[in-house]
Amino acid sequence: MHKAMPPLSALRAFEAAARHLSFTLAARELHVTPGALSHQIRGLEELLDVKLFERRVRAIALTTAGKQLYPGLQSGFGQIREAVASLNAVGNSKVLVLSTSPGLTSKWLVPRLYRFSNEFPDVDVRISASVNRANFTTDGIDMAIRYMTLEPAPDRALESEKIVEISLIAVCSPRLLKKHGPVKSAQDLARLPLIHDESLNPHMAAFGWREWFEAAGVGSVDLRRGLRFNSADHALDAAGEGAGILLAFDLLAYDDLRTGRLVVPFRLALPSGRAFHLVWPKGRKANQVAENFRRWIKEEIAALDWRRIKGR
Amino acid sequence: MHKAMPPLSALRAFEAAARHLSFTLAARELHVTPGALSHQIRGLEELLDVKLFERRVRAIALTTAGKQLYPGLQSGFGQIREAVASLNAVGNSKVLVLSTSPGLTSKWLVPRLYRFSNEFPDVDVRISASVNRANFTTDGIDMAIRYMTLEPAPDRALESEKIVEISLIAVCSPRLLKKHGPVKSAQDLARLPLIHDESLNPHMAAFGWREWFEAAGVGSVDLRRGLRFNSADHALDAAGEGAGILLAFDLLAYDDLRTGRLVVPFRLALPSGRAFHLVWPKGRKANQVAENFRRWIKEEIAALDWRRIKGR
DNA sequence: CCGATAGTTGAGAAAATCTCATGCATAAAG
DNA sequence: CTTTATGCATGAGATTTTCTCAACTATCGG
Repeated sequence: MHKAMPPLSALRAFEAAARHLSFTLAARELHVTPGALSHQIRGLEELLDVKLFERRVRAIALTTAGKQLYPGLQSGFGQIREAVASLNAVGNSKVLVLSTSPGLTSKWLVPRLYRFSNEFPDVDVRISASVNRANFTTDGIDMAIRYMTLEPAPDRALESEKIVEISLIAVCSPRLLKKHGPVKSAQDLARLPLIHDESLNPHMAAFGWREWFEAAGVGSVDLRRGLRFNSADHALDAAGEGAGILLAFDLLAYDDLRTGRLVVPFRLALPSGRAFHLVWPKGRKANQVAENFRRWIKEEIAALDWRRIKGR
Repeated sequence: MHKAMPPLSALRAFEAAARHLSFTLAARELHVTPGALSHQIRGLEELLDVKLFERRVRAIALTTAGKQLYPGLQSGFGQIREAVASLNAVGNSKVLVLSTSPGLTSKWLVPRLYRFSNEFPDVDVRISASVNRANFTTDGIDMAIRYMTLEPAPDRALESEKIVEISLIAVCSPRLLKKHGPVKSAQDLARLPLIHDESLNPHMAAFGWREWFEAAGVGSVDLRRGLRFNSADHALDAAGEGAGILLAFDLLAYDDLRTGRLVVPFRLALPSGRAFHLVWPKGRKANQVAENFRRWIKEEIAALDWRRIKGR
């Protein structure tokens, strides 16, 4: 007699672990602890009487049996997820769930979404603002805006399209300049209070004030001083209150620069080598709502007038 | 935000109920009570915020949403089951699981299986003898031998092949005839003790002694008398012990007739209008073991020599 | 050498699932 | 027409499954 079907939760645990080749990442995806996932996998192996993973230190690899089991499960669970997602999509009329960073959300996207809603009043756009990278498999996300290299390596599961390259510019409140006198050189900036936005470059060899001053030809600037924030919108708000000079993403400062709440004390835009990309899953059924959003956001980016801000 | 993925067990409950269009049958397949299944479905509907079934009295029908959700789940769960089954098949080397009735098993199949094992020594044939119709989806069955009409309606999920038509014949021990004198007519039989095998025709408008006597031109036979059994092998054993004349499936009586343990007192073979069919799931990967079994059982059927038994 | 990381494991807690019993509304049988 | 049978619904409590937590092991990286 064939063995009984194993528990579906164990099969799902296996599928996620096989896809990530990591118990830790799979556990995170399934919102359980690695201990729970480890138990599930071991239980599945006992039930099927076969090893599914080779355990190395701090890594796992699929065994032959695991490689044989995985594709059918991946496809099977994928179909189940698609079935549920497409029901939800229909059930919710037109909903677009977009994942992006809090800074981009509050400083650039939200002030513009009313134009998208005016053009598409029946579409419900829902922003999932998070510092963590959204997971398309489990988080119910339709699209994401991600800050990545100019030409990111192709992802087998995702399509992406660059929408705007990012440069770093120094911005401050005009009141700060009034108080401290005009800035004639980058060296002048080095003497003013600095604001550091540490959210710009999490977990990566990062651009910051050091690189900006070097590009401006100013050496030996003491960068230990100054306010530090770990969210871009708070940093920009502090700069707008006159707390100091902030090195910011040009896109995120755009609206404040347009309104005059912020100004560019020294015109040097340092290309970050990265851009915001719109990202969505491959194979996701063609979706008019998502198409409309893509077109709309590209139009919004194209409509930005940088000349009055950066002289270009 | 999209809703969270519902519990897999609830989705499986829905898929089974949608496939059967019955909570009761789905519950039986999943080895739970109908109450459990009802709870699962209702919970799923609340979570998805959509009705999946129209409840009628003693029947259910899929709603539009249910029809939309079902195909992806059916395919998804089907792939998961296939993935597990094919892993088990590999893991178990060559195993063939066959479901059939206890009578056919003990009176005809088991006495012959040694020839199959001799020809295919590495194949492990496992008989699941049950009076209930096996379920290919959940019972781990590779093939079944079922007693069905000569030309059964096509089943969308199953392939079938008729292997032997069945006739009803009267059989008894030669010792019975020695005790009661020779039988010259069917009328003579009507006076002898009868044995009824009530397993021949469960839940169906059935052939039995009444039809047999009518075909023999004998009316008004008192059929209330005689021993009654609800399993064919027990009935055949009782006949072999001289307990009476049994109306039996010719195939099931074959071996006892060949050995002389049973004889045919009056040669009238009444076609039952039904046959044993070999049945297996559509889409199941081509399986050499199953192919071998099909060929083998057809050869065994073809090799039966009915002339010495029925004069044909 | 020390801290970080990934997987393991057992015990107990929490959550999910199930059984059971009762009820309702027909459909079928007598 | 009445009675019985059947399928689904439901709440409460029991049972099972899944999970968390804490401690452990064995590397890897700084």
